[in-house]
Amino acid sequence: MIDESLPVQQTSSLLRRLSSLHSFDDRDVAAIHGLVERIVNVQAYEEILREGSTESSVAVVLRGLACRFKLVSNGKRQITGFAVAGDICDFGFLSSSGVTQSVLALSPVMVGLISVNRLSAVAERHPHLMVAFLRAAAIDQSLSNELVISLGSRNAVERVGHFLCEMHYRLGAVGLVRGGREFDLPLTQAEIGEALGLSTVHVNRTLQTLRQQHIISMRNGVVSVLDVAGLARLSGFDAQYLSPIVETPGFSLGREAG
Amino acid sequence: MIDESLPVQQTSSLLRRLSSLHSFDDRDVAAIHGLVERIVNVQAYEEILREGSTESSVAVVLRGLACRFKLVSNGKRQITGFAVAGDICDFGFLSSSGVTQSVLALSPVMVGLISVNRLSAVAERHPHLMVAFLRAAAIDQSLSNELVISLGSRNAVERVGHFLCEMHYRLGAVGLVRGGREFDLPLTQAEIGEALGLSTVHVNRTLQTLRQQHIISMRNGVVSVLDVAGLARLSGFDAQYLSPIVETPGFSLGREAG
DNA sequence: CGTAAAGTTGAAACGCATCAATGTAAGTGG
DNA sequence: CCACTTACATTGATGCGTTTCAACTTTACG
Repeated sequence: MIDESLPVQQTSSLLRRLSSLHSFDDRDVAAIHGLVERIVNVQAYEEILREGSTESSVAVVLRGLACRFKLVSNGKRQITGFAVAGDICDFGFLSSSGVTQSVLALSPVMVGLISVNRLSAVAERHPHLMVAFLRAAAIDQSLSNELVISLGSRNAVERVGHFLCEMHYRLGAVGLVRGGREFDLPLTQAEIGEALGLSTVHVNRTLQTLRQQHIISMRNGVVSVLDVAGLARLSGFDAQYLSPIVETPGFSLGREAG
Repeated sequence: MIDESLPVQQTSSLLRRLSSLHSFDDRDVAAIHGLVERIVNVQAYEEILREGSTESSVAVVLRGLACRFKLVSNGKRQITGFAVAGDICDFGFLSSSGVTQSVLALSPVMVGLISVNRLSAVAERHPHLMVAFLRAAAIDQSLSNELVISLGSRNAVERVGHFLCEMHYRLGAVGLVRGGREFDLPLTQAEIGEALGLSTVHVNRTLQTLRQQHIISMRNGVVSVLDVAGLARLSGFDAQYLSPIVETPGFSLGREAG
């Protein structure tokens, strides 16, 4: 890792993401701008967090793509999730437990570091922010569940299609989709396979199928979804799990509710 | 659902579970005892929570076995996790979002209901309790991740073996394993298949394999793990993801840290 | 240009799904 | 108490989706 100068306005993706989870007043927004204390630029294939480490900072992806993974005893590596701009790498800090998975940069990644102490202090004075973080954690859980569904109940075409829909949606939420269809996805087919439980060869063939049907195009790490509705239909994608659901007469952590 | 008389000392599994996540003083314990306001007995195959509902109560399994699941567009049903005695059915309440999955009783289940308002009030005065709940949520996340790993990277024998190891461990943690090896698991082979992404027939053959090797026995919903170490080895089971890891200089939500 | 990394293709094998039948045990009603 | 029913477990045959292996092609890049 290479240390950088202090935060510029590079934390906008964090603000954008949190804003999609809760509405904030000006003081909240100011607090969010001050959250990131340090920015670190990580090269592709460098580790951002290592399993078991007891970090005292929360890592946020500000730019680039990262993944969580775990090495399995049979020698394979399973990718359990991705973090795009605006995403927290690991929510372990919420329960003051250590990091349970390693996080790897898949492209050059700009990481924002927030000290845990600082964050708890700020969250104390800004309950809205706390709610937004908890919602982000809840969505993280939903992402895992949806991956379980893919791996357990969907075939290769559905898995790949669903994955692309999800990325399309998530990147769109932070303004990284051009013209409503095109976005960068710096992943090799092997890496897609490690996430979706498919061999590299089969990912390749599956992508070809989707291309032949003019549903997507994908070259050089650039995906273009030619038929958004078609892709969603064919993969059973329903974005609901990605957005905070209806407000409930809610649970509150400080002085007020969501 | 059939409403029951007020809580007896049937909430002990909840206390037992939370105690494994954080140490409590007497006042905390008293608070935990007063947490469950209502007990409801649910028959096997009745729904405990329905997807999309905006419950104002948190549901805890006090006795029996339940599962979370989602219906997939291709007609299948994917079980995404199980809740045993002491487990919270759904952590959606933490982010004041609705319930994102349905929860189904797989055996007669005694459900404890805690009103969300009550819980936030109690958590406010008992930060230890809050930490324990957040840790339970973190373990819930770990369970999902481990299921992703099973579905993505393990073959049938490993999946079933790993699943049995996990249940053995989780039930052991709340005192439901007899003689260190035997426990009730009121699941059909079809249901195991729905959780592990295998057909019923293949679950059957996989269990036979494990029986032939004298690693387990399983009849009438009673599992006996004859070779605990062997089962863990063969399935790559490592209990770490089930227990709160090292304390970190932690994140605090109220006045003090973990 | 030359080399390495990623993508593509074909052939063969395998794990697991599917279908369909049979077995077994535990109710249920006459 | 026995015939009937229902739910679940078991078994065999067959086929598909996916993996594996190995070669080959293309692209990126110094």
